[in-house]
Amino acid sequence: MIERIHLKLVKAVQEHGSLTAAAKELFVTQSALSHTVRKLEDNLGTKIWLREGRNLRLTQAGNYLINIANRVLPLLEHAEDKLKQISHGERGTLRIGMECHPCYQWLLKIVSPFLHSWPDVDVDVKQKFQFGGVGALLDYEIDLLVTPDPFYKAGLSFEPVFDYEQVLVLPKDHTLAKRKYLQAADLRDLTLLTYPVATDRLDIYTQFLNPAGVNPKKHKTSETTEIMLQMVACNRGVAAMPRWLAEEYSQKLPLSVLRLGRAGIAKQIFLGTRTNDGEIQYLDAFVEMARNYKLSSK
Amino acid sequence: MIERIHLKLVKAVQEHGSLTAAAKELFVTQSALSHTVRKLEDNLGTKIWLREGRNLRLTQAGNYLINIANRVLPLLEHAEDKLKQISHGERGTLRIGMECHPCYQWLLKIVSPFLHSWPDVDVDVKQKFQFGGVGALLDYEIDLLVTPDPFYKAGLSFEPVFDYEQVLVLPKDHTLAKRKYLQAADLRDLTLLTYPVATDRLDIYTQFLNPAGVNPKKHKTSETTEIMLQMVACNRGVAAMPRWLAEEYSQKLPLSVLRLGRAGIAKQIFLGTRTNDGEIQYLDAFVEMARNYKLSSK
DNA sequence: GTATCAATGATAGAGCGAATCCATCTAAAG
DNA sequence: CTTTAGATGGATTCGCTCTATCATTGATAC
Repeated sequence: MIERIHLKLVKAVQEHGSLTAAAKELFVTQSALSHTVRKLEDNLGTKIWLREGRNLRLTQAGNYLINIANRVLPLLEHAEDKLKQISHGERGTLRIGMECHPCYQWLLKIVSPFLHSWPDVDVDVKQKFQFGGVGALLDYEIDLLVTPDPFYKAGLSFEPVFDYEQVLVLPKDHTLAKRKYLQAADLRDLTLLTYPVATDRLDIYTQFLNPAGVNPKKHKTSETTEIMLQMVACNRGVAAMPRWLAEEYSQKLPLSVLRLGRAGIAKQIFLGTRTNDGEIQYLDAFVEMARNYKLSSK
Repeated sequence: MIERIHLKLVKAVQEHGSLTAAAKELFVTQSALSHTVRKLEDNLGTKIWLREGRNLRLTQAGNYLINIANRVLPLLEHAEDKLKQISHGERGTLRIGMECHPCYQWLLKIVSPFLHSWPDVDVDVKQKFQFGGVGALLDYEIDLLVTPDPFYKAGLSFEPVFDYEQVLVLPKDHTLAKRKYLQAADLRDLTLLTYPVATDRLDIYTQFLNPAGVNPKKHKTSETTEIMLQMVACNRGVAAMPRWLAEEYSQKLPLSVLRLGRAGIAKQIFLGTRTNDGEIQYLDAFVEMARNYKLSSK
């Protein structure tokens, strides 16, 4: 009943003093406004203006309408601005899913410059998914998946953005620390520290221990890399993680880093997106920044 | 661009889950909504929903629209409610102008029950007018004028609502207090206390002193009745006011009340309104209540 | 005063465009 | 295979806006 045009009309008359002037402002004829006013007044059952000669004087109802106009119109105009930004991919929330515990450190290095380049885009990071990272991506819970395990599927695209080697971290003075590389059997007498995820998602099991049919003496878990490595430094066990991460910490803690197997375990981080999100500029930009970071860090 | 119907549409789809259900809610066909959605999405340049089979999933833009809808729609609906009340004369602000200082006491006795009967009507009392009370009425500064001096003019109507006698108040033990009535000459040796208005608007001058060519010994003013009568009680002067008001105070203060002249000064309070405000129910109601109060107090 | 002119709002009628409807199609889910 | 939901095309109708004109008012000059 009260439409946007009515609010604009009331406001324009208020600002320009007459129907005729308001008509010019709104790019219609005075006649159109006159008709519109009459219809609105009929609908509301009350005059909006008192006609006094060539003057219009606001009634109480008119005054009330002005108030509404001043509250509603800016809201709508602002909304249109924002929606335009969203449509141009300049604004929104980039929801990132993480399926790779240690990648968090790496992610932070991309997120921070990204937030600077895209001040109108928020970043949200999620780590728990009921139906896995790919499910979350397909269900639009997230817009970007950071994972070491690409799962090619129609509608999704994965791109490797970071190569790294999965290594074992042990205390600096450990007897094994002088070796060139480790063999699976070496872990038989060690306590293994990992992030708290199923063993079939831990590369050290799937690519190293399981093939050799070896189990560590003990398996403990820790949520955080920091604590995990503190424990390693204190001789409470060994941990597997990306080399770049291990080497970062080994500057602060007494740690040694060893290759897993003669050839080492090569890994990649992939970024997964929905293919039909192609027009979201900030998403492309994020992937691009991740790609470039890989290059610059080599 | 974003119209009310769009907000209602988005909200209805949100609440009912599908375009078809929303169409039923909005009393249009599914086809109409489908067309509307397409046009809106084209205009905004962004999808509002992602079509997934027969499901609609809100996009970020859609989510934003829902927020806007939840803020704007209630505002508009509430506004329509209020405007309907205003159009029925059930809501508004009754702006009362006072041209008669002592009438304030009388007015309060009407206003208080009025506010109870009309909980959605506010009352505003003004006492200063650049172009007089009648001017304020004509200029829509006020809706009701309380005055002892009706000024009949096209577009205005005045109705007497209260008869009273203007009397003189003196200290209880004053030598003149035993008289039946006063003559103008009696005031020659007295200090006269009045409200701070021009003497040609004071009945004691226009109807009593001036005709006899008499002036009081001294003339002082006071804004408030209370203070004025305290001064009278303390022998600092005498004051003219309505008999009913004087008698109310003479129960608390040692005061005498005397007629002015043998016949006394008869006065009336009038309520002035604009004739074309006839359809404002609460205005009529107020005048009616004032009329009844006169009767009940006799 | 009064005659005239400019400016504003109201109104009638015509025309056109947009919103809606109906019918039908396509796709997905059970 | 049926049911259900959304998309689409074309016809129709409704209503908005326009043009043209009138009425009223306020200003100005005589």
